Amino acid sequence: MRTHQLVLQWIEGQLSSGQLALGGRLPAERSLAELLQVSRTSVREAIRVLEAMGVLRAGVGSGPDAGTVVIADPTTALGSALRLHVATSHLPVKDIVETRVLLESWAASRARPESPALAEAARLLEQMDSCAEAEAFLALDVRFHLALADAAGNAVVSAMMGSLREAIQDYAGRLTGNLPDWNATAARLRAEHRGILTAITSHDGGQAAQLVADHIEGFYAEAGLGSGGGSASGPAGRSSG
Amino acid sequence: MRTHQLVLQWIEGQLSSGQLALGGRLPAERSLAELLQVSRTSVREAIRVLEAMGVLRAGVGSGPDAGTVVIADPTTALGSALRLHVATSHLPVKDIVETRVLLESWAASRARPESPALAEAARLLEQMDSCAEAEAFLALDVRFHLALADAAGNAVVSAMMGSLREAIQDYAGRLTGNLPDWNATAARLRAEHRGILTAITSHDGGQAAQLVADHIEGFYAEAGLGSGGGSASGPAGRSSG
DNA sequence: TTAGTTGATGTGGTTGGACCACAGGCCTAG
DNA sequence: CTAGGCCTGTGGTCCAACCACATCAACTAA
Repeated sequence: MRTHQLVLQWIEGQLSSGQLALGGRLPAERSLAELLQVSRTSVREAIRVLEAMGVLRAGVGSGPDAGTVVIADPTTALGSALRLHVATSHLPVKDIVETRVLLESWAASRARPESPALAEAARLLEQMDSCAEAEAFLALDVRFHLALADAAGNAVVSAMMGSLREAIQDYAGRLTGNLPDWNATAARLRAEHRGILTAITSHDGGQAAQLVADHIEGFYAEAGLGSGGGSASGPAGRSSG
Repeated sequence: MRTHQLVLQWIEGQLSSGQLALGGRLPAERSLAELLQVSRTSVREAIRVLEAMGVLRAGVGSGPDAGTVVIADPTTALGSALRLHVATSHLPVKDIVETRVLLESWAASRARPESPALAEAARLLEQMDSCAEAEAFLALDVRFHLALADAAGNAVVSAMMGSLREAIQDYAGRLTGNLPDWNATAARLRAEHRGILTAITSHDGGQAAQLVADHIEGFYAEAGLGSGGGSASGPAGRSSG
């Protein structure tokens, strides 16, 4: 057992047992090193790992913002991991997109019309109406889709959606350059977004799922990916009637 | 920009540009430190992070197995991250199970009968027939479900399935103790597994998805989780007809 | 000649100490 | 009462050294 893993186990134990909760502060690195009878280096390596996983946040200085505190940001962890494995060509972009369609269409079919996240999505939609630049539009588009995922009320799906999006963000950005007519595309995306929201508020989950699948795959098809043929939503799509 | 992040960027760049591929060896820590003009400590912190993400593997000694080499194990990264966030109570077990049902039923609906992974699943099924102990049975069960996910041919879904499984492995193991009659449960699980395989080889993806959803939710319901009401497979289940 | 031993070499693993930058709180001089 | 500087504690970085380990080459003894 390597030393830093001992520290990892200790911290995970503190989290599991509830002695260290969200927002709580870890002992100072030097204190923790002495407490666990290891070097500060090993403590720092463990903290680095947990920081990369979105469990801790280290802040210098004094005061309430300083020290190493517990946070909860599963998206960054999953996103970084996915991005790196995409870099090693172990995870094809095609599979990323396919999985995104699967998760997001499920989320759309499950989204509760009364969810605050859905209201947020509607708000974002209005902002997109008065947004001409592609870059700002796409930024709002990301937030819209994340809000849509949140509306399903499943934290794991939300986190995975966010991480998938992050993993291929650069890729999607480059694809935008392939579009022949951005204004036309933007208009179509706007209409499709409205259709999705309408289906959800009409309690037609199947229709919403189908629209989401078409929406995502249509974008990538137009921009030139070629998502691999066939609807990734699979049975979810067929159920919409 | 913190120093170890510089090292992270450099390594990620090497991966993206293909100068560092799967199985390739990173320069020695001391050499890399000198190359990037940083301390060995910072290099090590970066390596630790990538190691936790399943991108690198560090080995002491000399020879082909030694040094820091590039691997591709997205499952550990996602699994560790999910497990930790479950520990902080930020990701409910209910959502984990729900997401697993979603992914696995989709995988079942997409599994290709001629896939090698499916043959592996069938092989595991035979082994489970001659397996009395609960622990060994569950170990085979895990591998069976992972093989099922692999048969869909989506690396991202496979990785996520594995990580979800890892994140709640301890939890599921504890649940097993709640079962009133293990032998009866094992017999039922065996029958359900066979039904799933049959549906896939019969090219009835919808049926396979439905059976998988029932299989997983049935287990957790019997063991006492209470998966939160309703089929998580949502539209996927309804499509089986 | 061959088999076994032994040392050199290079790898990651770990440690202690030192110094820096930063941010808040305290104390003193005005 | 205020403004400035000092004190303290935090993480951030670096260095030098040592250890454990695994391989390989040279050497030695049969």
